[in-house]
Amino acid sequence: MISGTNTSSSAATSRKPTRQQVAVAELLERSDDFTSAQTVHARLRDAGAGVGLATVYRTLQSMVEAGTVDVLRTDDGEAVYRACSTHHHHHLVCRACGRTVEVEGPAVERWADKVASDHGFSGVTHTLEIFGTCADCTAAGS
Amino acid sequence: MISGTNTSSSAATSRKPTRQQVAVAELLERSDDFTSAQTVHARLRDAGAGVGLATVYRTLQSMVEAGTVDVLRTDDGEAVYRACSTHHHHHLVCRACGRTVEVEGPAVERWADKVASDHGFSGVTHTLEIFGTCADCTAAGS
DNA sequence: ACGGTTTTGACAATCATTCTCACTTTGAGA
DNA sequence: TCTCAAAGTGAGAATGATTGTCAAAACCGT
Repeated sequence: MISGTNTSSSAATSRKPTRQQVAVAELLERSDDFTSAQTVHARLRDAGAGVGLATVYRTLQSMVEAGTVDVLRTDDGEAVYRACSTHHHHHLVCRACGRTVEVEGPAVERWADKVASDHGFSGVTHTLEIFGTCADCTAAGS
Repeated sequence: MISGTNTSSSAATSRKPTRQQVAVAELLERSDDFTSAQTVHARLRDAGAGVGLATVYRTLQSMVEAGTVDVLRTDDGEAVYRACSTHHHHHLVCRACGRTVEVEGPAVERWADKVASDHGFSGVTHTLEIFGTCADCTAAGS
């Protein structure tokens, strides 16, 4: 219940990345905000170079495992992905336009680890996302 | 994209709570860890007092809106609920047994608000969950 | 008891995600 | 270059949580 550890495998492990994997990776590089698998699939199809939906999911999963993209869940449970710098960080996401800012908080990391170990927990990880409305969207009214 | 604000309605607003609503609420009170809607439904059925699945979902939703229960998503996107104290807090969840500890971190709250406003964001909210393996489960090996 | 409103619940409909499996691509060796 | 096996792909089926539908049931004030 409530996983957190994964053990599987597949693509992006070694070998030469396929055309499809490159397409997905590049599309994510070009996007500034979190994108759902469905959207990635649609965009690629519209862009001509179609990639199977199953492949999009598989590729996205292995990229997450490889740590090259971050994943988080929208409030309605859909998974959204985004290419990220590799070091540990968190996200500040605009509720209205989806714009994302990466933020760091060493103090928070330490706090989380401390709280967990104080309670006897080990192998600690955490998720932290901050939501709000960015200046532009506030200005643009709504 | 990526919601955060909700506007709907239904049950638990005023009126006298129905038998079904009470059943769901009590079951959650009795559970120590996060429970999925499906599980709540199954437990109630097994306990004799069956409650329709749709009703379980509806009740759970209004309880979330009313702030009497917390909701979060497991890694596979399933929503899980838990009766909680009303003040703002976060969760420390055992990956293995699902045991949950409520924790507070005023400093984190302040940090989140500051980071957000530094970037011009308003109407800030945040989610923070800490996962780990509790002492018992570590001892029990696995 | 009566008409109106709210809630319920069985079941159908959605929709993201995963599974299946036949087909294609790739890489290493002959 | 030819051949074979492993890896990857993709169309469509299958899954499973969640939501929508709508007639029947419970409730309320009169």
